Order: sequence, then C-alpha cells, then structure tokens
Amino acid sequence: MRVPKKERQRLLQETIEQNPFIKDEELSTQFSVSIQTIRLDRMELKIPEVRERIKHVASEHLDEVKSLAMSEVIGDMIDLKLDDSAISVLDIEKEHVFSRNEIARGHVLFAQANSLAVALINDELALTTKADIRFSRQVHLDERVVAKARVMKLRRDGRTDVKVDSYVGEECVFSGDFTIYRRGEEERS
Amino acid sequence: MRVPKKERQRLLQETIEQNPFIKDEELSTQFSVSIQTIRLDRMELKIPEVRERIKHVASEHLDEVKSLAMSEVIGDMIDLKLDDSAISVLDIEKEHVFSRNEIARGHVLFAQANSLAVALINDELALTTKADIRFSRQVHLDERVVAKARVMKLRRDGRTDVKVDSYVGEECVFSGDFTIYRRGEEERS
DNA sequence: ACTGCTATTAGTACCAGGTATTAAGTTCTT
DNA sequence: AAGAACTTAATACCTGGTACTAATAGCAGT
Repeated sequence: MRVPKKERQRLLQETIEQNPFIKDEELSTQFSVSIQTIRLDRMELKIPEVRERIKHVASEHLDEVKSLAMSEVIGDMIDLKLDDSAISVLDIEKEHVFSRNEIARGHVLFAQANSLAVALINDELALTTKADIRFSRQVHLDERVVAKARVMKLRRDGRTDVKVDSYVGEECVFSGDFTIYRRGEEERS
Repeated sequence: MRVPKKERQRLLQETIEQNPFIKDEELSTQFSVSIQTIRLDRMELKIPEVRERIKHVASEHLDEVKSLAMSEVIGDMIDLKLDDSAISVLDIEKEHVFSRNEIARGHVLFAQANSLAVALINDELALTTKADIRFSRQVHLDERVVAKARVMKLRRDGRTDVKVDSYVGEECVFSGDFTIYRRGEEERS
C-alpha cells in the first residue's frame, strides 16, 4: 500500500477533506507510514490538526444558523427615487451561498430584489403579492450583484408593477416582475 | 457577581448552549468561581467538555451535509420523499417580519418554499432557474407556515417543475411554481 | 460553641492529540 | 560513493481537560 510522496499527499488532502475528523494515527496506519511522516505532510500542505479542523467545521455550521437571520436590509441601497427607480448592491459572501459549490442561493437574489421593490414604494404599507422571476446565470461567492428596480405601472387598484434586473458586471443574472400591494395611512387587522 | 449555585448552573447551561465553544477557564472567570466548581457543575448537568461539544456541533453539520442540504432548508423539514414531495414548517418570528406591522417579509416565505423545492431534488446540484409566485394572504408574527412541495414534471432537459403551496392552518398564504435545474455527477467550470 | 452538611477550592496524577526540535537512518539519484 | 530528499525516532512541551483525594468555608440546628 506504499505510494510515493506526491501521490500520498494528494490522497491525504482528499481523505482529510471528506473526513476532517480523522486523526494522524489513523492516517498513518492507512497510508502505512509513520505518524511523523503524516505530520510533515500536513505541515507542507498546511493542514491543521484534527481539533482545529473540527472547530472549523463547527463554526461554519454556526455561520449557517446565523445566516437564516438574514432578514433585515438585503444589500446596500445606493440610489432611491420613490415611486420611480432604485438601485442596491449586494456582495455575495459565505452566508449567501451553498457551501458545496459556492453558488448563491436563489432566495438571496430574490430577497435583494424583493426588498428593493418594496422599498421603492412610497406608502405606509407595501407588500409583494405576486412575482415572476428568472435566474439567468449562477452567481458565485465574492461577486457583486447590482439590482436595478423601476416602477412600470401604477395601477388604480393600489397595486404597482415593479421590474427588477440584477447584474454582475454587464451580465444579467436575475430578473423579476413584481406586483406590490400598497396602502396609505389606514390600518387593518 | 456571585450568585447561588442553582442560579449559576442555570446560567451556565444557557451560556454554554448559545456558545458551545467557551472553555472552563473563561466560564470560571465569568461566574467568579474556581475552575473546579465549573467542572463540578458541568458534571452535575452532564455537560461534556468543550472539545466534545465542538465535535458534536461539527458532526451535526456533517450529518446535514450528507443528508443533502437538510441544513440549507429554511424551516424544519418534517417529511421528504426525494423527487416526489416534501413538507417543511416555519414558525414566523421577529426576525422574519417588518417591524412596523409584524407582517412576514415576502422573501422569507419565498426562501422557505425555494429551499424546500431545491432540497426535494435528488441530485448533486439543484438550482432555481424560474419561479412564478403569489402571496395570497399576509402572514403575521407567531403564525406557523406549512409549506408543501411536490414534483409536477421531470423534464428530459434536466429541469424539474415543482409546485409549492404554503398554508397557515387551512388557509393558503403562498403558492409558487418553480423550475429547478439539476445536474448529476459531471463537473463544470 | 460544637456538630453536621453542603458548597467550594486546591492539588496531584494522568490522558489525548497534538507542536517543535534535533538527530538518526533510508532511498534515490547521479 | 556522495549528496539530496525522504522517512522515522526520540524527547520536551502544550492545551484542556478527567479522576480522585483532601482541605477549607459558610451556615443551620440544637
């Protein structure tokens, strides 16, 4: 079962990657080398010890739990003309993506667009009642998404149509047609 | 800062619960008792040492990753038949609502439905490409939303249509038609 | 004041799973 | 055969504990 160094290190990396809980001792028997060799390998590959690895996995987990509280303002509003148009910017970070492939979750882009559409409405109460949306390209970690919203139609029945297009650079990654319900001062149940 | 034993143990439990990474030493200074007292307390409360706690958090994480995106669902999955149907429950809390009127934000309901639709897909990669959604009734703080998803059509081109309807009690509050893109083993850029 | 009880603190030996360092082989290559 | 790269060994030390023993502090009841 003895393999050359390079190959061993490749396998080591893989092995640890898909089982971060494995200890040096187990690795050393698995690769039929001494424990010191494993440790040298880890050093060269800059792989931390098992406790650190576990800690890392665990803290990622906590991140995700926290990311569900992604409720308040999604993205930064950089321009707003009420009942006309608005722009917001969102930098895609760890908590926005699927950990397996670093692609942004759909509801993140939706949330940015939806909050922008709602913020655009110049009224006491504004709620989304309908939306047709399209994700035209995957958005990856560290990309910057610019969402542009504009009011298309102010209907008489208290509904407003808003179109939102989101871009990464020149590319359109998301577009949505929202219908927003609005109401003035009066309150309801 | 000294409190009676019972109270201290209650606080200890709480403290550790929401920060499992905390060490005995830090706890001992925080509660102004000796480290031995903290350890006796942990014994009595059957709280394991910090490394075990971290390991536990981490392994929960791995479980979830293995069980394919369970962790990435918003709300609690209570039923899942892959490529067929799924149900999740979400209790609307403070962080989900607009603070002025305590009505749930649209993207929260969307996120629940979207994640459920994505989790339903039995494949390596699943991404939303399109969604037509309707919010049929406002959802308020403390209400419980039950989302029911079912696969409508498995297309040949690697797309799947999923319908999600969400209810509060008997009332339908949200419904959406999602088109999910899926891909198996092969890799891409 | 003395007894008895609980709560707290101290001290020591030991453990896992390492790091860091120094030194001594072993192989491969040329 | 010599040099370099690789592997193994040995030892001291670290963190964050467990397990156990024993000493003290604080207070209630009689």
